[in-house]
Amino acid sequence: MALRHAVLAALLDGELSGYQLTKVFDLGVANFWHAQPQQLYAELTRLEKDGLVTGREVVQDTRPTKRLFTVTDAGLAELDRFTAAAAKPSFIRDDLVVKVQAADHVDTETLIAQLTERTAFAQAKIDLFAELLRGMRGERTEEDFLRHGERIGPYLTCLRGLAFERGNRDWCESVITVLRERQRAHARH
Amino acid sequence: MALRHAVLAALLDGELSGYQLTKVFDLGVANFWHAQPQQLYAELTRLEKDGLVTGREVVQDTRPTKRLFTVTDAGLAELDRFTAAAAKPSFIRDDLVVKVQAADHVDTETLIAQLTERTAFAQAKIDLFAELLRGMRGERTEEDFLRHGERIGPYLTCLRGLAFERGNRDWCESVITVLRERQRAHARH
DNA sequence: CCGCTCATGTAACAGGTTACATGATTTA
DNA sequence: TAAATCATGTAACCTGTTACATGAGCGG
Repeated sequence: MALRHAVLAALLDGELSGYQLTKVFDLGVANFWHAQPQQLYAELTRLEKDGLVTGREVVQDTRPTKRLFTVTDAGLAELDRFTAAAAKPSFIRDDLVVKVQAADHVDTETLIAQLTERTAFAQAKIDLFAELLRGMRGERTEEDFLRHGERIGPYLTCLRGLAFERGNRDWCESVITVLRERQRAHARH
Repeated sequence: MALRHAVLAALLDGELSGYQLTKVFDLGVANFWHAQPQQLYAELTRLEKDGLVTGREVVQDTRPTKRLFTVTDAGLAELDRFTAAAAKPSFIRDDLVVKVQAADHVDTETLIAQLTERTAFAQAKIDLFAELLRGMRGERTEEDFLRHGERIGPYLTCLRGLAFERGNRDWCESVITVLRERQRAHARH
């Protein structure tokens, strides 16, 4: 049950509303976890019930009233317990990889189209992550920031996200190259 | 519902029993998907009911009777349909990354211990994947195998698995370095 | 005036994990 | 003789996704 811990970790940087959380965990941004809005609202309710976060209502004149959540001491203790517990190993679970596994039995053009799409998606995330990193370290060099910065957790996870998407992009590109070369070799017969 | 397609893709290389499938999708090996034995037995039953695979009983004198499954033409058609459909983007969903996100608020030694463990796990998978790749390409060079090999799907997915685990290992090592450096910097005050 | 953003949920369903269950044979 | 491997499942539970629902203000 790591979603709750992901939520706690996300709230460490300051109080957020459910809606703001959905942005952090959104498809396009998520650098360390991903979740549907519905999951987050439900989880926040549960976390508050369990006393791991507290919410305070903020009435806005122009926007609907929202509730901002903060991690409690009990929440921090729970994060500590979570950190000490054994982490489950992580696995690739990706439709696209399944498709490539079947590469020799499915239509090559279709597969290349999928790989091309994924390449673009990965590149977009690479650009986004690079920008986020620049924003976090500000004027400092990466080395300086990581040595003396006050809050480096999000920076480190963003680095993982960046490397992951680079891995996706590079792999997709090399698979496309291989498939194209085989196409040409096959056409010569 | 990609588990069924992962199973179909795994059966492309020849008929397998449920038990053999559990080995392919096992914790230690899984280079393109991961699943519990229970999921696989259930999925095979469903796939057979839907006519996407056929099973044949093989009575063994020394071992219990097993059922070997093969992909049917309907199964191949289903794989084609799956390949043409839009793939869901893949995300990192990893306990360890959540822990690093909270790095500034949890015990550093505990975190380093977790990262060290993961480094070793990743290295073990790197070695395993490298060996699997060597086995698949045999005497040929990688370039030659990818150009002229008969079945390259599993090789390509294994390459992705390898790159992923290298990413894990390198990231863990660099995070450990950063945390240690900050520890020393902090100790000087 | 249409679509987007802010803001929060419920309900049904699909997918994945854990626990429980059985039973034979081979290897250390 | 104890553990590992072969071989297959059921049942309960937890997690995650999709669909549906509401309602106000802002920008083009």
